[in-house]
Amino acid sequence: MSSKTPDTMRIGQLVKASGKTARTLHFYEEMGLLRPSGRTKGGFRLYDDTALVRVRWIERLQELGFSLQEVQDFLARLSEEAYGPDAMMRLRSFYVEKLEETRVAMARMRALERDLSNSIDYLDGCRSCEPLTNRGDCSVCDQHPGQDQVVPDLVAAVTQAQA
Amino acid sequence: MSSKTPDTMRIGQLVKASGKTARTLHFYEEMGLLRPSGRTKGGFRLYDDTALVRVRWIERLQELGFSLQEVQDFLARLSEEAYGPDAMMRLRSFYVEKLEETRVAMARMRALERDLSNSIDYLDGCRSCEPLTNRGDCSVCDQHPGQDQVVPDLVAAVTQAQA
DNA sequence: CTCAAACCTTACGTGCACGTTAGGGTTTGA
DNA sequence: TCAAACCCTAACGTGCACGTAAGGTTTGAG
Repeated sequence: MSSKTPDTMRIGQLVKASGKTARTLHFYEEMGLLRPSGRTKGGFRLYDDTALVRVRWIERLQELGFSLQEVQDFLARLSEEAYGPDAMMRLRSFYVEKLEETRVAMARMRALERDLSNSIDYLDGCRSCEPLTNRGDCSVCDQHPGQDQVVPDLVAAVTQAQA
Repeated sequence: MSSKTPDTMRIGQLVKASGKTARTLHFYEEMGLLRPSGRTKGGFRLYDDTALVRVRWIERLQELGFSLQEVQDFLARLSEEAYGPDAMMRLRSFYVEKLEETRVAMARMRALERDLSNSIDYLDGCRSCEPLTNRGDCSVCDQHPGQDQVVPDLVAAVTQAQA
């Protein structure tokens, strides 16, 4: 009563709409992640617009760090649930778990961002180094003029033991 | 004048210190990303403590989304630079670029976080669904009691066309 | 000196997420 | 009606980042 399903989209249309290749959509189907709503009598796959929603969902989950295997496992377990609310609660805990992971990942990214900023700031000090300084002299750039900065790890790691 | 290099760490120690496997360290060496500071007369690899810094740097870059190939390319180009300051500026622009990408990635993660939170909130409404409701009735959970919430995409995609 | 643990090189294997032919059949619109 | 565009299945190939196994050598504690 909510979904108007045109049901007359062949794979080429879904390719354009989703940005995935036909091979990828076939692959999702092989894994049980996506099912055409029908076939033409000649055997061409037919999709309705919920297929696009599903493909985008898969895309999101991949961005969240899921493997396709995990998505498959989740769908399999989900379809074992007899009752709607149970299934919804399973989905909920699935997402709660991923929310945690997402927050951890974001904290790590923030740390990386900070390290990058620090390293960039530090390297700005290298502008004032004498252009004639050779690699050996400036190898760690460790006497920045009048600065008592510590060499950031992201800088220190590069300035040693070149081939 | 800055580095005190014990130089007497064999690969097993580095394995423990870095959390990488010996195969991984060998692999990094094959790719030109890591070089032992020496060998025993018998052929065992010897590392100093800068090796650990290097390995951790590689780890960070991987977290930033680099492939090892990219790291290799960067190190190769870096070692072509004749003068220290040039090399440092190259490193700087390398990091500036990655900082941009990191910020984009974080924005995407924030969006994902929001979507997850929304979906979890929405699914909380399913708690109040009648336990007797079967999947068909509650399939999209689309008549939440008295709520005019839109079904989040992350929820909508799951509630259709199960096997 | 002995001997187990640690390490060496070489080389083939793995999991993931598709890509890429190959050799056809189907649809559609001019 | 017929060709261009579209689609099918089946199966082998790819890039990345290592894993794993084989068969031998080195090290260092007892």
